[in-house]
Amino acid sequence: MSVRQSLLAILGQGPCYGYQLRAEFERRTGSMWPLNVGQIYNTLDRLERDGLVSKGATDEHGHVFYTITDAGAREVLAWLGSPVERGQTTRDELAIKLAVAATLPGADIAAVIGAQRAASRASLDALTRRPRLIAETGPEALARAVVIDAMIAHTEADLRWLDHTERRLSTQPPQAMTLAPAADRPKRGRPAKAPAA
Amino acid sequence: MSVRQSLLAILGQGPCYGYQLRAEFERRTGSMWPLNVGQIYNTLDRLERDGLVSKGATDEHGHVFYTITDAGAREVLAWLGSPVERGQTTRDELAIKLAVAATLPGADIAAVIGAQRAASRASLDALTRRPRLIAETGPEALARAVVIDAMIAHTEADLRWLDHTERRLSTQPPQAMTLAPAADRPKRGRPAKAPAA
DNA sequence: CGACACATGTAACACGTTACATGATTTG
DNA sequence: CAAATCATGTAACGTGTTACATGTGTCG
Repeated sequence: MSVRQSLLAILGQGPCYGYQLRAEFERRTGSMWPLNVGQIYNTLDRLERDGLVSKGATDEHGHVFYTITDAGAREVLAWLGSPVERGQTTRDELAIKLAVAATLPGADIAAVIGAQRAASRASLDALTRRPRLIAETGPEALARAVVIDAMIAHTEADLRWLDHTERRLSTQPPQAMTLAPAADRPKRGRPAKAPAA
Repeated sequence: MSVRQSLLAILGQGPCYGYQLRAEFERRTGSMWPLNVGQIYNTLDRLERDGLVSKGATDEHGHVFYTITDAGAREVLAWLGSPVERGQTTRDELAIKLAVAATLPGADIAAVIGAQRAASRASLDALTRRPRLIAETGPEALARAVVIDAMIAHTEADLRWLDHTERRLSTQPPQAMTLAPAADRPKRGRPAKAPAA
């Protein structure tokens, strides 16, 4: 939802046309995530469908301006006022992968962790090296710094978690899970309540 | 892609039917992310369409078993061998939100950060408190511990980043970005190259 | 019997992403 | 003129997610 909400928030500052929105989005996020232009028009259509923006008249230059509606402005306020929920809702791709891989008898968990660590370290290196190369000042540099900090923080978290998990898996037995035997699930209907121990 | 790949990897251990796959997935991920049953059949259809699994015969109990194909097994190996790429490709919802919010003149950035910090702290609390309450042993407990560790690590990373960003924003002026003035973009065609300084 | 869980499946939708078509305009 | 860029839009697809329909078998 971040693209959708971001575009809506930008429109909260005043009417914009498609190409302009892309430029504004990239400027404000430090140009770290390029945004395909097509997605802008796509998203604008959906925002209009939901009554959050309205398609305005065409400029003398042919620019099609969109304007935020009252409902849209309310939506922006709600977005800014409510936190991003992570964890319960959002699935962590890496955590799922490692958790599943750890249960596969055929898989070499150490190799998986090793490959991931190498990749994460490389990312971290690139992240910490890049910012100093370019002379940065001004508002766009600030946005980029904030975003890069987030990437660094999460990559470091990944690395720490990889180490921790590797230790944990070597301490506790890998306990490769096999498929539950067919004898345990022959029924189709309501299962028998487990007998008291 | 994590659900799709996980189901495929589980099928790599032997033929399974839909409901069983859900149980296996939840068992292996510590039951942290409930998986709607409908999505299983959905995903199985797509995997079959892509030639990674094949729909087998029906059981005596009416269970429809799916079997991984050679191409599917190769896919699993490729998945396990290649790292999860974060950063360049994946958009960070929270980072985008804060970066954009920081450029909105009307928004109270301190309030946004404050609300997020409170929510993240609450998540962290719930995460660190929960595991000790339940007596945990066995293979499923290990999976859950690994996943919870990942959540903790990322939540801590978020909190550190929030602090860091708050400091950075109070040091450097917020520099609220206004929309680029219309005078700067009247042309439709190829823009004039910026004159040398 | 009624409630509940097991089990399969369908249909729709959400957001994100990309490829493509089309045209205007300016630079070299 | 040709290439590049600005600009709008369409169409398709990907995964994930949910709601719903349908039926079976078991437990109380």
